[in-house]
Amino acid sequence: MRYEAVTIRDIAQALGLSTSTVSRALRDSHEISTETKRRVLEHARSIHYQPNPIAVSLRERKSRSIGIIVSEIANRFFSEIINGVESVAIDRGYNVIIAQSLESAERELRQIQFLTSRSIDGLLVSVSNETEDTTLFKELHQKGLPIVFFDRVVQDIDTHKVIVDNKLGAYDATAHLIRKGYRRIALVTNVEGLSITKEREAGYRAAMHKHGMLVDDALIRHTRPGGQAEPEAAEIMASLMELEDRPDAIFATSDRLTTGCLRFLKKNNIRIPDEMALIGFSNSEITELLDPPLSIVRQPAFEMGTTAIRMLLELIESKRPVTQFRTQVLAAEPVFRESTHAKDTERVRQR
Amino acid sequence: MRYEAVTIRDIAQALGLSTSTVSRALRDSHEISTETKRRVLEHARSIHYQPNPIAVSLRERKSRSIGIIVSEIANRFFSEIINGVESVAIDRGYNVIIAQSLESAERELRQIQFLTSRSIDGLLVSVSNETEDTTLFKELHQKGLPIVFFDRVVQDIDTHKVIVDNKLGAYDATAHLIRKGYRRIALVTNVEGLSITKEREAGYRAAMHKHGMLVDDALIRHTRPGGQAEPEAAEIMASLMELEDRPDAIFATSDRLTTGCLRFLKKNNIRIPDEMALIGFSNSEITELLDPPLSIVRQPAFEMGTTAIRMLLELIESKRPVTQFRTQVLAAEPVFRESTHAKDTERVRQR
DNA sequence: TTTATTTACGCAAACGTTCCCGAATTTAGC
DNA sequence: GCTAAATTCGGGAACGTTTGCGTAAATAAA
Repeated sequence: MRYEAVTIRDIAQALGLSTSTVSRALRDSHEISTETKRRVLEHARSIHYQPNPIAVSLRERKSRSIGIIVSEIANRFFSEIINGVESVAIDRGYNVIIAQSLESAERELRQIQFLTSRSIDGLLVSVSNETEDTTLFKELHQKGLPIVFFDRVVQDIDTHKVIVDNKLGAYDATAHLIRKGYRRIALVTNVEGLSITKEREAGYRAAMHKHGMLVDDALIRHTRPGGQAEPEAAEIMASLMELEDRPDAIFATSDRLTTGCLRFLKKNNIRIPDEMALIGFSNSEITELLDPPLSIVRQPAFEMGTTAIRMLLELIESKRPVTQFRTQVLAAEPVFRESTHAKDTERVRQR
Repeated sequence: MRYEAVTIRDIAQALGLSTSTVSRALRDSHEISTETKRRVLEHARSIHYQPNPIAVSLRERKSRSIGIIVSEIANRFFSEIINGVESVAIDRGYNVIIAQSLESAERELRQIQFLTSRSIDGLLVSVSNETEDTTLFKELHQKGLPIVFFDRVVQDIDTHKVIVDNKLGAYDATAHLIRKGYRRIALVTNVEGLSITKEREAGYRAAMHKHGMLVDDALIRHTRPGGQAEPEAAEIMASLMELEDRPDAIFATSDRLTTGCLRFLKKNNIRIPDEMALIGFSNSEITELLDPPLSIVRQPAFEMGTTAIRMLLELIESKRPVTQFRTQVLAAEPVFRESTHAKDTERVRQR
């Protein structure tokens, strides 16, 4: 802060010491007598001395700030993650600079460049659904910038990663639908290239196979790169409804897609779950208050944030270059509610 | 970034110039010949020169980063605000450091201290519902730190502020309930000391008076400082239900309170709006999908963020001390849906 | 031609720290 | 008693910029 005048030199002059002595005293160096330490500490406190972090950063060549880029802040899943990140960062004396890509590869690039130009010590990233070119990340990683990926990871960069068990989460959701009597289960999912998409689709397929059902590719729909999830979900739903052999259940694989599907169904007066069941990935805190209460698979977002930042700090504060990387997998938690209640026919059978 | 070695001196040496010349060339000073400027720019680009923002900050005595503190990031209202803030900040070359108070005065203090110790150029603040002591803000303000308050402002600090027209928003909501035939309207509102609380309560009272209704103070309930909104809303609701003369409508004045009330009503199978109407401040994007679709008053959060940061940058970048401050008032937008449909008796009358 | 002015650049200090060296003083070893 | 080692401190460079001031060369004015 520019109004803050008091420096280490002020202390030195006041006490008739040199700046180096004061600096050492403040840092509790062993080569300063306890007496001078006491005097320095006391005087520092009395004049409200605050070390200038910028000077320290320049000298130490690290900024004690990390960057995080997500697709969108105003999304409960990501804001919970940020929440987690921020909670441990502040305790460790780091501040976090947040950026959002808004699902635009170009904007992502600009934001990353901005972040790196601001001398961050490390980077937390969940890629946009539009990014195909990951060379920038690779370059940064090679140059030695600590990076950890979370949620949407890029496969071929070897660094720490933290994800949820997307395959299992998707498996659980799909298997649940099957158990409840649904047979034509549509998968409304993210952009094809995304890691989470592949994993969730794999879970869906595994559940179908496991239960002896064959997968109709006409029921698997991806959104377009860079697109807005909500309108795309509506588009997809509309086209699914035009199918001769309509699906009887929808499994949506993201927050926005889930609400997009729900919005479509309600707008078109399609009864849930009688005409169409619905389950989706979501971290909204009010899914149980929806009409009908929505079955979801919830991701441990806060925990994802804390583990991601811990991994990053581990990288940053390691004395020697880290070469052993790990991928931490968190469990997703399915919550079943009315939107996937047993099918009529099934309900009878289950009595 | 510590792996980034290329400095202004590298350019100077490569071209046989002094660092001052290079610096001036890069900043397009008039006292450098166009020829050397061209050479410098070209070479700088070729070796991917990136100015070190920390060195610049140290020299210029400003960090080009601003702090923002809100009660909670994972709250749509605030995340939209941050969204707005961040969108203009990045364009102006600033980065924003986010902190959350979690409605704790003590945590707020710590976070502010952390932010200011990180050499921020300015501060955006919406106070926690627990803060009574505002001396820290006053001190910072007096020392010359540019501050702008938004949403929850502190009245007796003279600086830029941006708020929504809380009184009118609350007036509209209350008047709407009255028009729809509700007579015993309870106000479930925030902590008493908060600016937004006072304003919203004033709007409620104004609407009641305007329509010739008298205000029953038993129906006006405040949450406790530092408390969790959701459980408190449930508590309040429970006590309201025990009243002999129950309310027939609820007006909740925050996101969390609104969903808290809704959750309570649903859990206790109280039909909305027949037994109890509900309207509340909310920025959730899925209130129309709730059961029943919820009447809300929505705040222009994104816009609030952009105007707040613009005001702050105005303060920061002003050459001379600003002494004329203004309070910008944005309009809240009421959206009426089924949760406040006309009362049975009224429905008949309205035919 | 001489003097004044402009142009184009370099030197060096400064921003607030940290830390490598060296040095003075005290303590320990014998 | 003297030397060796420890203790305690200061000088000053460095981190990467920006900028006030000085100055040589080029140009304009006389």
